[in-house]
Amino acid sequence: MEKRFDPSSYEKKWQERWSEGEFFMAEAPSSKPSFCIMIPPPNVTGNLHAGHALQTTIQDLLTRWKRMCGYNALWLPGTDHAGIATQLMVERQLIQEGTDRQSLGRERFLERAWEWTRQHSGHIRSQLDRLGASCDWSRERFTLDELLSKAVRAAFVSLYREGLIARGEYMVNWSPGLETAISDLEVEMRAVAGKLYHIAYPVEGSDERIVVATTRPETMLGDTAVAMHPQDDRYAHLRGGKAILPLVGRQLAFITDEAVELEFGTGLVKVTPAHDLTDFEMGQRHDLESLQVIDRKGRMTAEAGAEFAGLDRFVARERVVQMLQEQGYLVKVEDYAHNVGHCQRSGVPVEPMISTQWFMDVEGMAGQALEAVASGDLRLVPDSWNKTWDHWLENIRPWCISRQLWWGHQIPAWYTPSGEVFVAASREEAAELAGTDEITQDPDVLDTWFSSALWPFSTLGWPEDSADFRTFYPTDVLVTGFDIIFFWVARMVMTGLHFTGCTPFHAVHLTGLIRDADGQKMSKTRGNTVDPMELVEEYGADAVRFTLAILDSPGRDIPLDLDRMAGYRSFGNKIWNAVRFSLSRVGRATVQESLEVAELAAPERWILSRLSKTAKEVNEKFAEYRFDEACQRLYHFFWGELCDWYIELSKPALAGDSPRPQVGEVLLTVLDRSLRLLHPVMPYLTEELWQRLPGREEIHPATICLAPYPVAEVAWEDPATEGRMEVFFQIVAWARNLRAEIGVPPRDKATLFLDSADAEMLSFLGDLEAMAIPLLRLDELRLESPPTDAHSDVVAGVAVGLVIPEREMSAEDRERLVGEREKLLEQRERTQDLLANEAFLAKAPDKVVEQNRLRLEEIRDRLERLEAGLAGDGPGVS
RNA sequence: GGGAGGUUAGCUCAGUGGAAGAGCACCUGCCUUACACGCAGGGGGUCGUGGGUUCAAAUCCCUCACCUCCCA
Repeated sequence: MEKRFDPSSYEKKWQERWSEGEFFMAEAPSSKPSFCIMIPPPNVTGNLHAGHALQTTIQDLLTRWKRMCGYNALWLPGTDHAGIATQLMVERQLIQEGTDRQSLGRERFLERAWEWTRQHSGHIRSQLDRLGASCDWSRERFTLDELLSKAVRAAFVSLYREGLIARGEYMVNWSPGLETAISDLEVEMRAVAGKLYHIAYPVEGSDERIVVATTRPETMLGDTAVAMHPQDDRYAHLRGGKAILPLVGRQLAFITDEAVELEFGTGLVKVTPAHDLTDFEMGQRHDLESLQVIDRKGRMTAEAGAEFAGLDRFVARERVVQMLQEQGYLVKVEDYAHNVGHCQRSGVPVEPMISTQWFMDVEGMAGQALEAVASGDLRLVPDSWNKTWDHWLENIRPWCISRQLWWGHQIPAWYTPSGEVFVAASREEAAELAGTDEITQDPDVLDTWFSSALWPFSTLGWPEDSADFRTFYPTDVLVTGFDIIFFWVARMVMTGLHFTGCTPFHAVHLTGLIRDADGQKMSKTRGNTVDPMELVEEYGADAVRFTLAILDSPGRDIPLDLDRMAGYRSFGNKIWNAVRFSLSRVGRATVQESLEVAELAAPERWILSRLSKTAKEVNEKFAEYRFDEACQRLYHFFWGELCDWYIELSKPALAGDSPRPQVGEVLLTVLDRSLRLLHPVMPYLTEELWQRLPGREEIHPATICLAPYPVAEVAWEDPATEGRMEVFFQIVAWARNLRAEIGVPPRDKATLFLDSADAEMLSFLGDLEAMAIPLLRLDELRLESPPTDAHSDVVAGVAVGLVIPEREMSAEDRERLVGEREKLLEQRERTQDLLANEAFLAKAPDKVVEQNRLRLEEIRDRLERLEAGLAGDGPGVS
């Protein structure tokens, strides 16, 4: 076996073999229970980032675990067409070529977009493959596939016919950057250091001037009223009168409306129904005229007046302010920090605008989604998200689902020349409904998230009653970042409940955000992003996966620490060498399916007992989505118990110095199960090493991917042996510590004395003689009371003594012992006080009282030895 | 303004009522033929502040401070 541990020497090999085989293909139908995860589809033309690597790791871990547990496991991969993102990329390409989408035309633009998509479509797969993702690629899906498009049309038509989707003229969030409407979720509030302009409006037929305050003076050009709160007595005299709009001269009625805040500015506000949501609603209540003064590109319209028409809205603002100033209407300007909605994608301030769009009424579905979490049908992990979930769904508003884009699912609505609308799954059907062939399809496309919302079932063939749908739906768990809990998760739950009558998954594991080592958010602008493929290159996929999994503690962001990743690569090296060593020493031994523990010596019984408990715990932790704790346990078991203790203890037996029954068999069997336990997290390394274990082909499938996942072996659990071995380990630690503290050169041999009133314990320790001697570099082990010239102490009830020839107690030794005595005295006092406390004796559980009694006893024993050592001339006590 | 989370060893984080843990970093000694991506040993924390409940609090309750994020 190669001495060098080098992940690159085997990771690609297994990646290729796995993809040749059909290990990851799920069956439908199947006699086995199903387990299904739908990948959150990455953007088809995108790149995997660190967050994807985390989610991929978790999803693959779960899928591999369940597959090994005997489930018909499906992890369905796929990509999203990502309407805006992809369209922007193609448009950028066109601009470089000196053209644009308008001059290309819709059809040719879409051809280009498909070409672009095809060019990139293999990229995501190759990255997932490299991470070891065990997806079923025979079921790969793309949101614009015909299969999914059919589902999108079916869902749209159904919702339309139920009256839950409708077209209407409302105020929407308009992105002048993208020139499309966007949903509330795509608006990002940003703190802006703006100004508050106080503007005087003359009152008609009076010398009085009222003052209104606004952060957006350019919208005054579209004002059609002035509003006050109905209980505001300050302006009662103005009711029924009119104000005159400066610069324009239009008459503005005074209206009263509850929406006006008494405390804001003077209490009088300008009303611009076409460019502010509150004003729009007031406009509807009071039947106000609505004047659109800003267009789709964010420029002033002709309605704004000849002086402003065509100006950018921010240029117009300066101009309006300047003119107000010149004409004496500007009362004052204050600095004003406020939040302004920005288009998440383009970064441009959103322009509230009245426009005709398709809206989906989600209130009823939101109620069902609320109920699903409240009743426990759907579990959010961690459940600290429940409140956020409730709050959002309780305040949900209609979802604007139409986008003025070309790349996406074109809305399945057709119009007759007279403007009548027919919604149908196909043009033919629409024509039939319309009774004419002269129909044109709505040019808009659906919000990308509309098709994503159907992902868990559209990918399985819904609305057809397919074998896949019957086998895998509802799916089991969704693994995704909390940042898309509303964009995606809530909407999948809503549509799932609506169309399929159940939540599309039973649990949602929400991962934290990957941050850099300093805890900073990763972003392209900061330049601190990490390319997971580079990490894989440097550390190996297994180390990347192990690091991400062990750092994934619930509800917390993950600072990606590369030192730590290097540490887990070392763990791979450790595993490699443990197997290499074992294979070179076990002779003809083979992996066993089961072992009869009664015939085994203590170290074998101990490691098998520990293995059983580890298997039990790892299964439990996986089931609880505590991947961090599961990995912690695996790491500690393999390194801290198997390597540090068991392999060391088995060396004398393997060398034939002190044979024990079935040492090789036990070692190989423990390795077999350990590798299987580790496989979901470290698939490559475990497969590579597992293949080399002699005898495993007799009892297992050809790949570790399909081998059974280890569970607890109750017959192997042996608490008594574990307890005694623990005493032995403590004694070894005591002796090692002593040797190191007093600086005994490693070559110097010593004699260990052990004595105990517990005869069984003593004989147990005596049986470990052959192991204690090399571990502690002893001349001999003697089961008798330590002589006076020994360094002695009491460890776990056993009197221990170490005699190191030709050494006298130095000043440092004495000093150390005095320090030790101080500590013991302090502890004795504390424990004595506690045991003298009647309330404690009365109320604390017996177990705790007993624990403290034993503690006190041991402290006294140790003090006694220590005092004796300090008093005598010998090496003393430690 | 509303909500969520955080504050534990130099760093990044586990730990939810009974004497403070991990990885990395650090110090000391070791190339003990599986592994220097290693072995052994060690130092290091009044568990943010103030109060309360309890025989017993990092852990439960309240106050305050600071940090992060989400929503309006």
